Amino acid sequence: MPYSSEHKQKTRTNIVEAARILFNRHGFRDVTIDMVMEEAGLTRGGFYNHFESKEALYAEAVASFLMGRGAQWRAEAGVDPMNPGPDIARQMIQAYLSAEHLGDLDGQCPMIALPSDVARANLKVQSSYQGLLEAMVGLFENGLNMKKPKPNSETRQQALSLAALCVGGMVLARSMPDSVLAEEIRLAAYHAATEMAVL
Amino acid sequence: MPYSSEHKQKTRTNIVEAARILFNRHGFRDVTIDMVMEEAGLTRGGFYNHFESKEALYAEAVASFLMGRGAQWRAEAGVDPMNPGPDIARQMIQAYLSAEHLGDLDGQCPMIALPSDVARANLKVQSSYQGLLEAMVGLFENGLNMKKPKPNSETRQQALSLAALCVGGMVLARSMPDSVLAEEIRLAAYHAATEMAVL
DNA sequence: TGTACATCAGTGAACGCGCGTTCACTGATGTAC
DNA sequence: TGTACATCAGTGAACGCGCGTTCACTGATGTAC
Repeated sequence: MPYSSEHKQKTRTNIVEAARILFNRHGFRDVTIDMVMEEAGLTRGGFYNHFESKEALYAEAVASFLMGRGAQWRAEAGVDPMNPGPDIARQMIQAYLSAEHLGDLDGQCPMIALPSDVARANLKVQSSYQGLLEAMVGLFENGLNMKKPKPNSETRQQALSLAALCVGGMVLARSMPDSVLAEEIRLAAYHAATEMAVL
Repeated sequence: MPYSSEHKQKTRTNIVEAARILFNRHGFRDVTIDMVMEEAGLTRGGFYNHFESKEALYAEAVASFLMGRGAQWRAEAGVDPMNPGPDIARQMIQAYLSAEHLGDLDGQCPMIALPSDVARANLKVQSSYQGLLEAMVGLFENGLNMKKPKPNSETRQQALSLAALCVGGMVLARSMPDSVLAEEIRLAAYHAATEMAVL
């Protein structure tokens, strides 16, 4: 077997990473396979050695966020069970609703970048997307419970609402042409979420 | 001038209405001008008698929501200054986060259907979209202030957070393949928003 | 150690289709006489 | 009142381009001897 055994795997990862960034920035339909392959330093034709279709790549790109920045966030938030920080939920909110995240078109969470795209995509894509939300909600549940134990159903409802508030605030801010209004939305959501997290 | 003077205007309105429904359901890129014109009972070629481009139509379709169901909601919510209902904000939340609205792919609010499309569209489209948010936030501000007067800045922040929560809850629910989870999100957002509106 | 070979990741031309947009034409309807 | 005319909303064929996907080929690299 020519080419070292990790070679193909590594190329594949490069393609997914390039795709994640491009999809985040431009959405599914406006990203071409040419663009992805060029960004990955390859040419068009090789694509189908790695993926069955453009939509299959899309699903992987969405899911890959959990491995990249998502993992970084989980680490920073101290989700490591050996070292549970006292303020996980609050830190998560702070990172998610930060000005930096709002401005990061490449690295942003796909839940912000792609919601309406995903709502119309196939099941595989939607499942990847659901995985992102479940990770976020799970993290909130952990954090909230650690801080102030409550009945599970109450914690869960609170976590789901927090997720809606975080994602909604960022989605709206992202779509406003008036950047002052965008910032106002972000800050309002940030304060409301912080308050919600201490209840 | 042949054709009665309202004739062209009426046709134009038909096209916008057909477009609003189709864009809501399928997004910008997946709707073709053929689809829109056929839905409006016309043929392809006439389109450019009415609109400069597909994107121009998109902007109008987004804005048209305010005239249609949006106006209906404002009316139902008693925004009429002659007859301000006591529970405007709560009624708005109830309608927006209802199971009915979640299931209404044609008639839903474009803020739910199109956020990531709009974030990448041209300025005209984004301005239409911003108009929707401003209408919603204004309605919340009115309602909250009527119920319990507060410093303006506080009311506004609360209204913006409510909008983020309503839109975020619906956007997330819409993208989940697991309908049980979707319903859980919608209900959590609904309860959180209702609580937030009485604070 | 060196050489022939086999494999398969990657290349780039080509295919086929769809869609936004243009354009010459049609025909319904209001107006002038 | 009726007829010829002018206007312009609507038609449908055609253009040009882009993109997802396919395919025959290339050439880098690991293996067998």
